[in-house]
Amino acid sequence: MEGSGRESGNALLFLTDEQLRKGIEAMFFAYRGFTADPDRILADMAYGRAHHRAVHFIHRSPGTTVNNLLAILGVTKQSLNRVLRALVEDGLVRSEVGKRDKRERHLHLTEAGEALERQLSDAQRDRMRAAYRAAGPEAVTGFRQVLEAMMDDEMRKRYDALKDLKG
Amino acid sequence: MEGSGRESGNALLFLTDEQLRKGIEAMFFAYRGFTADPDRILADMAYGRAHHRAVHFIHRSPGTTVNNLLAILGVTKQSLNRVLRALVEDGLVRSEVGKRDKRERHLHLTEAGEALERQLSDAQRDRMRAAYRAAGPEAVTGFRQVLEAMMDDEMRKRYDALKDLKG
DNA sequence: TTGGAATGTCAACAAAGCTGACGTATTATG
DNA sequence: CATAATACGTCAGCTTTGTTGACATTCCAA
Repeated sequence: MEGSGRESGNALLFLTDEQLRKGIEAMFFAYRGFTADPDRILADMAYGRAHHRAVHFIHRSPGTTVNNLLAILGVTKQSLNRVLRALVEDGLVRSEVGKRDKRERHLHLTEAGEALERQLSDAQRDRMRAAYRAAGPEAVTGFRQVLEAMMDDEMRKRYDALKDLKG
Repeated sequence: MEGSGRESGNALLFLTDEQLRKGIEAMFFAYRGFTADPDRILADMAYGRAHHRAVHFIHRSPGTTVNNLLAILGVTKQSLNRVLRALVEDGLVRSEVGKRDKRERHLHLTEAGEALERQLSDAQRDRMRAAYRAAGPEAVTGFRQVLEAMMDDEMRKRYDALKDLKG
């Protein structure tokens, strides 16, 4: 932008409003791409993005409780319950009463659930892989740094907690 | 997965399924942060994220037509119309008949509309700025590269078209 | 034994997307 | 000039995914 003249010559050119706006728009358009492939797959079934998220995080943390999942997804239990009920009824998710605390329900994917998870995350990973490959390893590091800095503290906690599981 | 050993030792460590999964989760949690501040502001009004997007892109491309906005946002005209009608009724957006082609409506923000846009994008930019500052200029370059590589071709066209306006 | 936590469920509602159908200007085209 | 296509608006109805509020059940722990 010609308006970069306002900041040109100093080392903070990447913090101009123009640069920030571009980042905002990049985020908007990229997120659409990010969800596009799973959305296409899910459209054929009776499922939506909410089911994808549940399946993803149950796969990620097998045996997680409903409450834990609630916190990660940031929705109400009523909203999640509707999704989980459908997944359990359709035999994609297994909900078993906790052994130590029988009030808790521990969630696992069934074989069918794992198959759906694989189908969805394969599609999403393919795009991510292509983007990573196109941008290169240094760009990927930067990408992750900015995203992590963009999270709320609460979300970063969830994100880090997940990272510690297997990462 | 412990299987990161599968790729360890070569230069493509950033393309392991683990790395990709982390990227996917980072994207998920970061997008929540990305929208959190405007959402909080909008919650007090009778508006939602859809109104924010409309206001953003009208501000970005003053005089844009309904059809153009439709293509950028990727929603149906019925869906956008509901949003635009509210914004026009509330005096935030001005819709004027085209001079060359009288079928078209050219959209502009009113003073009040600009004020709202500023309020929303200030909040969003503050977070983006903090993230950029924390991550540094090189990370920002990588961030943008990965995001752009993640877009659909169609979206990248829209994104680039916007970039050309003032960029 | 009693209070609170975890869970499930019912009802009602809202935001924001969708399809399909139709109307009305206006412009483009054969 | 007649007709087709375009741009826009609108009505009706539906879906997904979120929200509150209320209430029941189960069960751990003090």
